[in-house]
Amino acid sequence: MLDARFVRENVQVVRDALRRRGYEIELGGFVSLEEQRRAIIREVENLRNRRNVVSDEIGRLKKGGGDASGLIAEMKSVSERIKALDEDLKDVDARIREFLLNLPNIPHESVPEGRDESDNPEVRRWGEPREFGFEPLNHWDIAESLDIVDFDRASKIAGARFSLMKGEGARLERALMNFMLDMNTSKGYKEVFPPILVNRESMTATGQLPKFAPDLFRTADPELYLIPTAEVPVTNIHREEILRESDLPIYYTAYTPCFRREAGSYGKDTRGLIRQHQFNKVELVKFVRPEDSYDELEGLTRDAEEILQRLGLHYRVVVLCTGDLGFSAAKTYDIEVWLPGQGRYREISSCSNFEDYQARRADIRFRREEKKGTDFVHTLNGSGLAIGRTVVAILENYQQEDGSVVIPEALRPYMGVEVIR
RNA sequence: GGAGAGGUGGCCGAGUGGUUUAAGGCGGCGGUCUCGAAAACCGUUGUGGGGGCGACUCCACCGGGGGUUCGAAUCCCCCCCUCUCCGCCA
Repeated sequence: MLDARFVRENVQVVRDALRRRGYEIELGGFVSLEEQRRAIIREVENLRNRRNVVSDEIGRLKKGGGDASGLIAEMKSVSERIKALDEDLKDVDARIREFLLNLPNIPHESVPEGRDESDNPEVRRWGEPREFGFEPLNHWDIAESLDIVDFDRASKIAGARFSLMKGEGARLERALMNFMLDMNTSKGYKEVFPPILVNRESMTATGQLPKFAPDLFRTADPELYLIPTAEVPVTNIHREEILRESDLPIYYTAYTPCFRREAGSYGKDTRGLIRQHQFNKVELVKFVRPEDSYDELEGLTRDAEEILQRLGLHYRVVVLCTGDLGFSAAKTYDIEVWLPGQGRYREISSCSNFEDYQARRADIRFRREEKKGTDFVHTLNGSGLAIGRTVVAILENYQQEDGSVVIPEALRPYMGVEVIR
């Protein structure tokens, strides 16, 4: 969420910034709500001050045996007026908050201008696409012939966009989870295993609610939400906390299943493991000082890239343009792995700096050593990595002409086998 | 699911209708003393918001939300969370 005072005082700046992302937003109504809010506060606080002073007076009068009935009558009407103003204030506050919750973050100045995915500039690439002496297969053909993923039975059990991993497939999923967590913890990320059902407050804090409710799975009673990413519970670890400057930066890594409705993506990636309602992911989350957050974004992205490097998977890094940037993010790098079966790069990690946008919604602050008051932290997160898509990448990049799949060197201690055949 | 106990400032802990503008202690910070330190003593100590150029001033916050009252940390109602016991359960 953006700072109300900042928006009010920089209407032009905010409108232009949001236009760069493709949002046309009228801010006049907001500014007048803010004026209303302050007018109500001025009046109600004056009345409260009067009530405090007079109530004290009434107490003294009564103690001394005096007559306070006139003052009591006056205060009765003052209290009624306060009550009415409080109602108005609550209403105005709610409207202000709703407006702000639906405003996206402002892109960082280094984010390139663009309309959509096709305008995302490539920043760098690592490795080379492997040369095949045969026609490489799609991962779902590889997986089904090796009998390590069963899509038909998964759809019997749960429906479309679910998968049943079997044998070495299930083992591969588990091996990747452990490999990634071990790499991340060795770099100083603290491993956590959070709840995967969360409450509405947590979903609001990271920006999924209220705007993206249709993308989420929700339980009926009690009302809880299945997390679409570990970003949600892990960022909420420090919701409504004031951290010490010396605690920062804080790094977490978490493995969780993730759940997404994928509403509006009918017909996209209907085959295979790319787009599932349930998938596994290892996430990286950082809480940092504002002045460090862009260096920390570079570091976070490199940490995610290193996992692909250790797995020997060719990839490229793109920076999301203004039109493709996620709602809460100020800047995002996507890491796209090369998939020879599809002949294209696919997103396998998305690393973002949210600046203070989530911290303000979640009320995560820190106290500086040499300064009074508090500042909002900056939050960042990125996949390190999406496990299902890593399985896809390994199957497609390490396939052999005979249909077997070689296990990357770094993963063998976790897999126990060198080849799936 | 049932019964009970509890939730007060960074921490501990008093406070059951009006000098509590939340006692007292611990911790933190500053100072006095000291060669230096400890001890002792003195002072200070949160968050958010409104108004003012400013010294400053006002309002709110005792788990959350309602209510009673001129006035609520304190009384009433609902909810959340923690702990103990019982039941159930991986």
